[in-house]
Amino acid sequence: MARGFVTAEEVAKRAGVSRSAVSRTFTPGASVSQAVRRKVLKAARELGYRVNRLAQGLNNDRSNLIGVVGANLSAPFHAKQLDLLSIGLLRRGLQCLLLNAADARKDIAPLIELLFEFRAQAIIVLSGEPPESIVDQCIANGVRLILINQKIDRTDTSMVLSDDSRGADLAALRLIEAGCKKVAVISSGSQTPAQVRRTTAFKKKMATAGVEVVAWSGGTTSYESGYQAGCEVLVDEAIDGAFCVTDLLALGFLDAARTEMHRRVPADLSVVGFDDIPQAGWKSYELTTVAQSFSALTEHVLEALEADEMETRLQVVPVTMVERKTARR
Amino acid sequence: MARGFVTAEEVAKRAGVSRSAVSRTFTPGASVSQAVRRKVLKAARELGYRVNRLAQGLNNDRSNLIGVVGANLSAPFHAKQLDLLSIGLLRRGLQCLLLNAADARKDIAPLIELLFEFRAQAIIVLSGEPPESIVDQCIANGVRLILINQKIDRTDTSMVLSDDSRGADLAALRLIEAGCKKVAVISSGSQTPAQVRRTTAFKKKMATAGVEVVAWSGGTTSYESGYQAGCEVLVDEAIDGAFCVTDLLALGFLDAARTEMHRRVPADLSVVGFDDIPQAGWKSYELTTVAQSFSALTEHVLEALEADEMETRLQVVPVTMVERKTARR
DNA sequence: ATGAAAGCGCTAACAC
DNA sequence: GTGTTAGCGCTTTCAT
Repeated sequence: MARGFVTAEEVAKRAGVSRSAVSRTFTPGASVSQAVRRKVLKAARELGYRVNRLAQGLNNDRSNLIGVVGANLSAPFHAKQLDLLSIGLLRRGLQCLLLNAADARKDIAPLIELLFEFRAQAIIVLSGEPPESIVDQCIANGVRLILINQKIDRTDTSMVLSDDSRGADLAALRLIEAGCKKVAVISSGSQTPAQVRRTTAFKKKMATAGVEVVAWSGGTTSYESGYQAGCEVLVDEAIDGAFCVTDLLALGFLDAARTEMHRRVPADLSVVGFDDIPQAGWKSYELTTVAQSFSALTEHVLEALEADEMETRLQVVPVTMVERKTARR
Repeated sequence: MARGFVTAEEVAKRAGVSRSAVSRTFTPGASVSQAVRRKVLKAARELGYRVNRLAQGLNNDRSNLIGVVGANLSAPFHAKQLDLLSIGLLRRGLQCLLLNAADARKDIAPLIELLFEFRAQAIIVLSGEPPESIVDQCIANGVRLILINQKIDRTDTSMVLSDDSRGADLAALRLIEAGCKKVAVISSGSQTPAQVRRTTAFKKKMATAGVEVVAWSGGTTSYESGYQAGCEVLVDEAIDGAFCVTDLLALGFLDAARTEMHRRVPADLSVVGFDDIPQAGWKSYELTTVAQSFSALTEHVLEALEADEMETRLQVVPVTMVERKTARR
């Protein structure tokens, strides 16, 4: 639909110079005289000329496009991540080609292949696990692959992830400190690698501490699932603590605990979450939670993007406990 | 960075056919014999060939790229909108080039110009108001411009927006029905057109009903601003109703009302919001609010995208009142 | 149905 | 410093 766009040739004609003079004028480190440059700029302005980046990318082999694939983009965690990421990319002069998978489990591979067709220079995966074959194709084609909060067993792709097991340990410690005797771990039915890591680390820590833990898992990673978890898990009156592997789950769980299951938090029940999404700080919740550093995560992703060596990069970002009001002191 | 990508020429060589045969094989309605097609497909598979859409777009003048510019993408409303939109685009075979403005007020024009350089076929503006000159350039270049919840006085661009004034009327009516005598309208300091429309329509309706209204406005469109509004506005004990022009504001306002200003909702105070973001339905809030139909909004945007005539399109999407528990019955 | 050739808008290597 | 020329990977007449 470029119909209507002015070409460099037209500008050249109008300015009375050659096609290349125009090109040079718009190429940062080129040699053009002030006189020519001025003429070109004038003509370009009058005609409303814009460099065609697609054509530009065609011969210097750099599309400037960074593919971002994700799913469930309206979930606070992903939304926040995408927000930061897209700003960061833009700031570095990179464009973000966003592909939103309706279903993270299955739709991710075709999306990455689509990104190949657009010659994305790198691909950032926000959620979903790319199959081996796709990873192979990435390295074969020289496309950098960066996985967020996803760990796969390869030395040829970048991964940046929060320290899930450390976070789970912190959560466990905190619940122990709150004096809990029987706790629940709540995760969603989607069982993403990150959730699995958190769950198992938590169980392990609790086991060594001799605290009984019951695991619940089901539904999607949503407020609703958390709510449902609360309703089901808390019929057991003995439960006095819960670790929800995601804040969204925690918020739903909290609401179920308070409104449906009549627990006082943190008097009867201590709850800790994971992520520290904006809503966790809202007055109605004030959730004690393990914070992922969105900005650090983003920073490392951008770094991995720019690193010139496609070296092995497994960046583990530290997490911190943010103390609010849902765990007993 | 296409370094490593296989070209059609290599496939042709391997398949023992001409370059054009390869092209035809990958062009939907072209005439190739089954024999050739098979050979090409085989060679392509073995080599890992992918059509280069950038080059493809170069000569048939269609990039397949749809520019999406927005800001504040982690806000629930925008996140939801973007989520739906990106899925819809993908489903229609269009790619989404996302540009996130750090500041909606000022950064939007350069982003649109950048989109020109990528030869975006259309540009969807999620937030922020594009200056006249930019709009002119869009039409000059044959780039369709679609504004969401933004109304500008032009006949050559598509706009799809929720029926803000009708929504404000509904809110007013509801507050009157709740028996409010003195109400507040809360908006953010950013004063987006949508917020202004809602505020003025609300005031007008209340005026004709003879209900006193005090307006508060400040900060960004956020939970925090809503909270602050609550703290400041509710020192006036006479206020027994509030219309927050955005759910995010409403949620903050509610929390301030309940925790800080000791109001019972809806007994002492009725609150109604606007948008119906997911959090409005959470148990801790159960906000009575005017719902925008995200899906209808998205649907119309996609339609506007595909309409072959770049006719005037001002699509006003109906809103509905969703009754929950923050307005007195 | 198929190959040769021209061209999409641009950049870069090469002369001058 | 500047114009000429040759591509970048693809599609599309135009012959055959």
